[in-house]
Amino acid sequence: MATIKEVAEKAGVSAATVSYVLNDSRKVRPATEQRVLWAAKELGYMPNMAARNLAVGRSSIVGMVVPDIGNPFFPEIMKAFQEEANLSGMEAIVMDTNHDPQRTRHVVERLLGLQVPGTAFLTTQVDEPLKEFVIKKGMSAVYLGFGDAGAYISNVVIEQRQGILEAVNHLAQLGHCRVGFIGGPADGIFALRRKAVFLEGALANGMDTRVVDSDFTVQGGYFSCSKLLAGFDATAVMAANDLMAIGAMHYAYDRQMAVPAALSVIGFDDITFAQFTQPALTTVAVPRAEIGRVAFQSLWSLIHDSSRGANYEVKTNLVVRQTTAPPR
Amino acid sequence: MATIKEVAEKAGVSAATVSYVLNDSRKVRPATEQRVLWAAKELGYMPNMAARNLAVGRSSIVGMVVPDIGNPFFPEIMKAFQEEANLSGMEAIVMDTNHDPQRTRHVVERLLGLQVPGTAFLTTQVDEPLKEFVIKKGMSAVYLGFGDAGAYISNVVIEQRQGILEAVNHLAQLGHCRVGFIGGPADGIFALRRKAVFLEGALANGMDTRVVDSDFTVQGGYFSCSKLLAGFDATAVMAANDLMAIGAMHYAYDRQMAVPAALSVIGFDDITFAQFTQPALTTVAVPRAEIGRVAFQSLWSLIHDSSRGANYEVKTNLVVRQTTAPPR
DNA sequence: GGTAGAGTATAAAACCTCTCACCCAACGTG
DNA sequence: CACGTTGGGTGAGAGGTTTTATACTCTACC
Repeated sequence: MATIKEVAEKAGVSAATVSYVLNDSRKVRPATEQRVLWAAKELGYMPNMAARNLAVGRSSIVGMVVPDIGNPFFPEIMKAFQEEANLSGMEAIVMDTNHDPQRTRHVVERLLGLQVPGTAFLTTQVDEPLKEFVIKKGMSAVYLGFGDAGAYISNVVIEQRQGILEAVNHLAQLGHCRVGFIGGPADGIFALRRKAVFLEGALANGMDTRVVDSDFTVQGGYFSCSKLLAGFDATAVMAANDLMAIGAMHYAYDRQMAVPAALSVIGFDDITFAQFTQPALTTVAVPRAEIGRVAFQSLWSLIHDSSRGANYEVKTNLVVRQTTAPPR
Repeated sequence: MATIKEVAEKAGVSAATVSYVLNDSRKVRPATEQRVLWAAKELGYMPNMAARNLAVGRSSIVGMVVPDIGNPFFPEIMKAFQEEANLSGMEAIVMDTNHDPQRTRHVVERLLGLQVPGTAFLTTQVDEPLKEFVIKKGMSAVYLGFGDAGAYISNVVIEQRQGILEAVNHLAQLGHCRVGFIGGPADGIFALRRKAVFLEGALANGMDTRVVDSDFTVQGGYFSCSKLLAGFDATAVMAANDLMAIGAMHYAYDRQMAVPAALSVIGFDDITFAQFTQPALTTVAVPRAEIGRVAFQSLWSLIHDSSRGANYEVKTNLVVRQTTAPPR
């Protein structure tokens, strides 16, 4: 592999000059610049990132930590995040914690070893001590959640309210009065919020409700739906994520309850697959690509522009497909 | 961040010694070792990867390039690959080419800049010149495909034959005589192979067949299924991947053809979602986690053990769920 | 008692890039 | 004409780790 020195030699200049033109971190005479560029191309020169990172004291890689790569919620976020990073000349490395707080800590340490200047945490598995640790080590961070932006910390918060209220109102307009809700884990801050907003909306519409907490999986949705419907004659069910909504649809299918004729179903997230269920799932869309972009941009600005973090908000909205209809 | 020198000082030894104990690359007296370990822990020392990489001339990151992170085929592979890499003290960085050969080249160059010692190519977008380039730059590679293992090149090949033949025979046993096949893009080597094997199996079973090439998407499967069924009274359809099979199911649904009663459907890949369609999709499973593991291991052995590559084979098999039944 | 050799530890070079401090030439101004 | 300034370029140190060659300290044996 060609080094900067070889390029310098070929162009008849010093290594410093080559560095300056390649990063255009200083003015150089156009003629010189051309020679350098030519030499670099000729040699197929690629900067050695390890050396560069060592010199500048930080990596050009930013981190992203997710609880489970396999969860359909993340791919789009990852993709957008990466693209955005690449646009800024950086790389993104994503790490999977497997929902394990232990591994989360471990992952942070590895990221630190990599000298990443910042990372996006798309998991709620980050406890206070870990957050402390992160800031102490000088790593910028953006969290997916609500709250406390600060020095070297930003948040991208999902405004769930709007979408959920739209969903509830949609159900109300269709004429539903008894509607069930399948929530997420009782210790999940997102899940709790969704449930609360749902309840609020249902109350405002004078609906009769029943809630069952579950675990964000398809199987969980299935069983929770069965629990929900036992002795409660709901005409519609909303789930705190699409996976559980799909589970609910399965249950309805197995019980010969036509969706949406006998039971309306609404999900949350609008994962790619939501449009491919039969019938296609009505759900609250969260703008995942936007989350990815915003996450990177806020990270970037934390790293380069200002250490002062901010809260960024992304909106949700209902997308009506085919799993909702008036009750019989 | 603590450096190796600080650790050395605290432990009352030289930096070299610290390096030796941390990598146990040489014997040191147990007492010394203890002191070093203690000092390292005390200081929360993390090796600076940039410096290490610079010193050893290669990164501890391996690359993985995929055509589209969003494609449900990849997550499990990525996950297994990462886990395996972590087990060996390495990191994995995955890059998305967006199905663009241009970007594929670009991505390789970035990987080269990162000094990665090897990368796994899970895309068919790698043309000969690019392969040449990769080996010329001294980067080990493992490809997903069939063929030419060599110096610094391994392959993990998916033995598709078995699974597809099982699928066709399954259909034959159920009594199907007219079966359609929705293929992948006509220029895809995998797709071609799948089609060929299908045809071979169908012939062996004396089936009447009809084939339509498509594009591996749900929409493509939908339209191809409509084309397929126009004037050809198939009782079963096999698709070259699950996404298209799902598209076919949608078409059947829209046409009021019950699956599997009026039309049996078989997919290929066994993506996670295959078990969540209604009814659950019968499909040929390809062991994706195993692919990820094998890909990393072969890469590792290319990097550390021997430059001689090899071909690794993973098996496929039919998993029968609910979309197949005897024809009316 | 002297020396070979094993067992440990160290100093310093090397890896490649960035960037600060410095230098030189040419130009404009008083 | 002398001086200050600007534009354009260079030399060398710094960054943290690995690793080679070297040095030191015992022990054991002749």
